Amino acid sequence: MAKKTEKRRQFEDRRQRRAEQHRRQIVEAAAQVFAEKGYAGATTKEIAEAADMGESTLYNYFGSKRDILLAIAGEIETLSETILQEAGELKDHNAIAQMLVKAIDLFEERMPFARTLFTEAWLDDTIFQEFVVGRLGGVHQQLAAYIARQVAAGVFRPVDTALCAQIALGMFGSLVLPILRGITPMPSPGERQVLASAVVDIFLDGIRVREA
Amino acid sequence: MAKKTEKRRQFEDRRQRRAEQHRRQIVEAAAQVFAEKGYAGATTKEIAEAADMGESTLYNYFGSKRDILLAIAGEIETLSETILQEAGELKDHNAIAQMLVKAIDLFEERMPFARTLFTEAWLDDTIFQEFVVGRLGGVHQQLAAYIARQVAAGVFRPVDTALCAQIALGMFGSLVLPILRGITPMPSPGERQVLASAVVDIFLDGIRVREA
Amino acid sequence: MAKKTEKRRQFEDRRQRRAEQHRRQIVEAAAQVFAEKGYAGATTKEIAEAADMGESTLYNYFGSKRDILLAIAGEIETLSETILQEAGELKDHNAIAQMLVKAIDLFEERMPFARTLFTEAWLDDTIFQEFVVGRLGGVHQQLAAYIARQVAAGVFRPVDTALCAQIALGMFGSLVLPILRGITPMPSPGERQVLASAVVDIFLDGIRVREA
Amino acid sequence: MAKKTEKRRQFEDRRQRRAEQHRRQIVEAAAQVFAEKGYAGATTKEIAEAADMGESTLYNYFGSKRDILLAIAGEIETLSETILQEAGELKDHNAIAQMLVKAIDLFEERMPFARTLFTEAWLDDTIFQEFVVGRLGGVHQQLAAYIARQVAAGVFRPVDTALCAQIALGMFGSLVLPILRGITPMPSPGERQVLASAVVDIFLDGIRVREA
DNA sequence: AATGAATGAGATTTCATTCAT
DNA sequence: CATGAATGAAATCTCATTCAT
Repeated sequence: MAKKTEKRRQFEDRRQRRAEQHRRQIVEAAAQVFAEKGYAGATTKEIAEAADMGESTLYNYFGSKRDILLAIAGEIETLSETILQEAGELKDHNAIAQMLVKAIDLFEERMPFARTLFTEAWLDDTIFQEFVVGRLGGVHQQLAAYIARQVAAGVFRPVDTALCAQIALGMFGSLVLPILRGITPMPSPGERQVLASAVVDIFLDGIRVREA
Repeated sequence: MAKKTEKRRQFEDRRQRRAEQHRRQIVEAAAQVFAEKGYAGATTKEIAEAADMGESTLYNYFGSKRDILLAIAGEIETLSETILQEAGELKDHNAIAQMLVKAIDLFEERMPFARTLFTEAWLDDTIFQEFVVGRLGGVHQQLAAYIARQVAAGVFRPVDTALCAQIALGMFGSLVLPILRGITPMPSPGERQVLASAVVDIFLDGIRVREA
Repeated sequence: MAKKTEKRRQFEDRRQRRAEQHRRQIVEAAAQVFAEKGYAGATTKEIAEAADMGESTLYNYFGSKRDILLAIAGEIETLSETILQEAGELKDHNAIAQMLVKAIDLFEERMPFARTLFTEAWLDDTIFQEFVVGRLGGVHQQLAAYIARQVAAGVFRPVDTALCAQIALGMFGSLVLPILRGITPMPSPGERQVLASAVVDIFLDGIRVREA
Repeated sequence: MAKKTEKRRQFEDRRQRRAEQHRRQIVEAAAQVFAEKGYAGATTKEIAEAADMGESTLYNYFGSKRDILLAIAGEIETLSETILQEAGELKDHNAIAQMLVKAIDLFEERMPFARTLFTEAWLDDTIFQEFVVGRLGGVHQQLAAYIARQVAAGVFRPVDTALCAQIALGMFGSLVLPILRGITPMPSPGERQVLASAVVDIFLDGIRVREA
């Protein structure tokens, strides 16, 4: 009897693992398709084909096409949380640049997810509120707080910290968006260093020559 | 006989004016709808309703839904061209800030067009190539050229001019995108000055306190 | 100009008549199909075929399959209202029988509607409440009131008037339902007289021989 | 060896009992669900849930959804047969009323079965022929025969016996259908007596006051 | 025997586009 | 030129049934 139970448990485990794997397969495939055509422009047929399963099988794992989108949106959590954790101290130029590089890495790693999210957050208020404001908002706040601390410490000039954080995000966006959109080819690790460095450089010291 | 021709010409003129007016009505309405729901998510019915005409009437002016989108995309010409013309000399901080303010004004003025374009260029390669690369690319080049000149003149530090122009666009984007998306309420003229000034300030001198 | 307006009006009139005609065509066809297969068992494809039009055309006239069912249900109004109007005085045996005959006629005339309604009211609470209780309930009340008056007048024995009306409806049902279901072939006018007479006879005097 | 066979037989017995029990569970659950939503409107999923087993398990006991319906239909046998057996002599008013009460009891007991059958027989010809005509037809015939005997005995007036039996069934229906449909709450045993009595009363003596 | 998962067939509904007036 | 109506094609989703374990 114990043996039987044992077998049964193994069996159920395997089944569950396979189910989980299929879920991932769907989410991954959908992210790919949504990234290319957008949510409204993508069809469940395409998603099913990309996930290599029957169209109706999707509905064993998700209640609707929209639920798949939301599952994708959920994955962004990892992204922003990881960035925030990495953000640790940010003591000097170099530390900040390293964080940027890691952020770029993360975006690359979850590229179709990120691309889908950016597209749909642009149109869909639920996604925008729940995921972009909720997640990216955290990054913005942390950034603003960091700037405020530096201002207090006399390291940064007195500035509108929120606006400044916003601008910093825009600078980061100027690096990442062309990659997401596929304009710029994926930069090599070395190139990422250069990109990040340049951004930090301008952010900290500006482009103008200092007058002596 | 001449009289008749004259009448005919007047008649045709009026007709043509009316036709042109209807085209605008459609494009304007479609921009509005596309901005809200995206191209794929919008229906011709909605466009027709927004343009206050029958659905099938659209097809007297445009061959397909997509043609309407392309017509919208065409309007971006005005935008980028106007910006480029405004861009004149850009001698000092203030001149640059003025240009930014004007650019924000332009975006506001053509808001639904700009929002639609940003959304669809993100997905649609034709639009991206033809309109964004074609038009916005001009701005980027002009910007890079300007930076290069300033570097040559010893005003700006020696930098990767293309990357620097890209970053500058990102900074501008950080101002404009939240407005387009409707996150930030439309800033008043005074606020635009402040925003533009802050961006130029950071771009030129950075955020860091200069050590004496 | 007046002429033009005139023409236009004729045109619109014709159009509207055709639209109304198509609506009827759909409702009629749907009643037929629903009567045969029931609402859930019928498909919009079948309805469209029976109405001799494209499946999607249905949706120019009704928002959903269910809306068609409700439109059918709405038609029952005529039925019950007409019966109530006919019900006038009901002085004697003969008058009552005449009313029954007319009711049978009405059911025959709107056969698929009635059949559909009976089927769906049996399952669907909305239809049951709104149409059967609402309409047929009126008939029941009127009947009960009539019986009460006759009891007061000493013509009928003292009975539970509501129950009695219910039983009377059941007796009528025993005539009509087999016809609706298609068990009994449609009775000829002469047969209807006989049927109605028999029912009234039993209702008034019972089946038992009167003991002198 | 004999022992082994013995054990085996016990084992198989138990198995068979369990199987039979599962069959009942399914039929019972399906009757419940069909009664509420109708055959076409019910899903195998709902049936399985109501029967507290996996959807696919149903197919170990029945070849198809329709087979379950037919099994339900088969149960009506019991119903009509029991009624016929009860019907015995029917000597007087009271005996007839007692039979009606028992019939109501039976319908109540097998309510979901009866409700399902009435609904589907209305649409499905197989069920109608095989079960309603076959079973209920027997009741009708027996009833007609009884009436014929009473007419011959001079107890009942000379009437169309078939039509009279049909009307009698309609009267019974007027009691039972509202209960099946859930309009009237289930009547208490005492109320059933009253209902049955009233029906028999009208059937035998009519509603009209006898003129002396 | 029991069941979670897979799926083909098909249902309802939507929508861009065409047609007839 | 304007438009109500018609519709083919396709999209999302459902469901009875089969399969693999």
